[in-house]
Amino acid sequence: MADPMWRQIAEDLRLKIESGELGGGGRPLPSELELRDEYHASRNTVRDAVKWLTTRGLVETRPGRGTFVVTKIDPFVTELSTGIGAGPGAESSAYISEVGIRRRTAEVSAPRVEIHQAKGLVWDELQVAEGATVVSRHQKRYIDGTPWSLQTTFYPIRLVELGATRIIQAEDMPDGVSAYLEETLGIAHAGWRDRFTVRAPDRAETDFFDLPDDGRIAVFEIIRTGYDDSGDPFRVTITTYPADRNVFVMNVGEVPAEARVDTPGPDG
Amino acid sequence: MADPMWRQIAEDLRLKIESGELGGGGRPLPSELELRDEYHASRNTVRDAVKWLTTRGLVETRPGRGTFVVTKIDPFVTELSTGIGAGPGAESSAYISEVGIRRRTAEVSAPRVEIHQAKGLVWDELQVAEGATVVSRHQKRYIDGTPWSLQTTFYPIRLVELGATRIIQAEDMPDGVSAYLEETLGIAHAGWRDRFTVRAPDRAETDFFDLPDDGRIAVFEIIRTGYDDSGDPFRVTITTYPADRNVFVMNVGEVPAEARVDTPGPDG
DNA sequence: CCGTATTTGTTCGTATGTATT
DNA sequence: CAATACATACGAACAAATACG
Repeated sequence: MADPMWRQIAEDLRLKIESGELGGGGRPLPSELELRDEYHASRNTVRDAVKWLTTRGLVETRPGRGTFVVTKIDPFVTELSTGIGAGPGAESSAYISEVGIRRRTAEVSAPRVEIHQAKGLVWDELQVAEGATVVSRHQKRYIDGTPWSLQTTFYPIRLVELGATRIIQAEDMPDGVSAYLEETLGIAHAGWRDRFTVRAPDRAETDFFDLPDDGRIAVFEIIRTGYDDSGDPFRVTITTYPADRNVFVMNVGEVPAEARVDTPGPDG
Repeated sequence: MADPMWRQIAEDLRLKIESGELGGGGRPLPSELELRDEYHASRNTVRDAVKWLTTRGLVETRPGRGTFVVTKIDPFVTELSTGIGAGPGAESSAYISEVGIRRRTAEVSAPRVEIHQAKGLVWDELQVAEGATVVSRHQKRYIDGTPWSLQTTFYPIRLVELGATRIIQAEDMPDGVSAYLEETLGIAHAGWRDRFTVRAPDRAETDFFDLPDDGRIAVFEIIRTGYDDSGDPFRVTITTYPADRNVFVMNVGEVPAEARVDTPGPDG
């Protein structure tokens, strides 16, 4: 059986968009009423077609304005370290070096510090008793003023009891909490495990990153568990990035310097 | 202003689904006509609500059957190596060890070998002349019989001319092409760069992974560029995985063995 | 195998609200 | 304020897929 009419219209629009026949130069697509006449369909049918293009991320509609082709933005390139030498990531100043594209300015909000009872993933990763007290430090991170990532780190309260009292203060620690823990308690950050997933954004992420309500743009989630030299976990960091504007780069072994954080060209 | 009615219905359904009140035990949600009566709305409005849940991946609808809650499948866990010692990944036999969850069987299709003219990304990465000849080896990879990933590797034709003639044969190379290149031409795989992105699936991926047509499930794309000990690139591998059923793990430094490829518990 | 009831999919028409120009 | 464009909501009819007796 042939595709439904809305699908055929969507396909036709897609081709005309990709060829530049429609929507070029920031001009809107024809209005729904114009498309209705052009395709001899009802307005609801052309709306179904446009809706499909919207879900695919090709266009976006604005009330009172029209339907516009989405121009893909230049992605943020983040380099993931693959060795202890590079450091597991400081809280603010050092993470800037993770951002590959220079000429961009990174900012970090003051941390929001909270006390929780460990459960679920955090409990599982930190290997504390269920319901044990943990400290979380939550930060919003920006590049060039646009929301870039949300980050929350969980520490067992034990670290505070042992004397690392600054982690329950709502002040940014530019050199990183890990460096502070090593200075104060002698905890060496011997290794970490990163876990990468992609999932639909929750409400907080949708709001912060200004993602569409329909959840079509996923978030990239990196869960980093840090271990000391006894093999015991002492922190869990969960960082989320909008998947539509982030690229991650990992270099292993000898990689020529000039290629390390290059931006990809068009697909081939 | 209050949320539109379809949004409120969707939210109510979401809560009832997550509490288990609806859709438990493989039972379908109430039919559209039942929901229409329950919420005193039109059928189209409840369809809008269900459509939103569908886009969020919470439910799926089947013609003639009903609307069913989507049960999230156990993800495939792939460990990414962070050192040359672990090896950059062989073509078939060795990659099985990448898959963290044991008791799963991995299969690989015979490679489809093609000759192309380099352009776009491949040209950019391999640093050959534009339009230069490259060889591609494309494989479909399965775990437990379900489609797991699509992989294409590009090599400059120069390698074949130098004597590595087996890479243009459509036979699987269980020990990996890299090992073969080292044996045959003495090319040492000194390092590589991985680039991670998330994007909407193309038609081939939608078909192979059996993803929904609306593009709501993204694919995870890893572009690996391999360099020899002179710092020259000699291969580009593009691997895509469906984002809804894959997790990637990277261990850096000293990480306790028992935690290396663990599956995450429920979120907290 | 056939026919019927059920359920979702498609398409149309219409009216009204809201945002922008 | 008026015109334009998209958003929401309702009602209706038929098609297609599925389940069941």
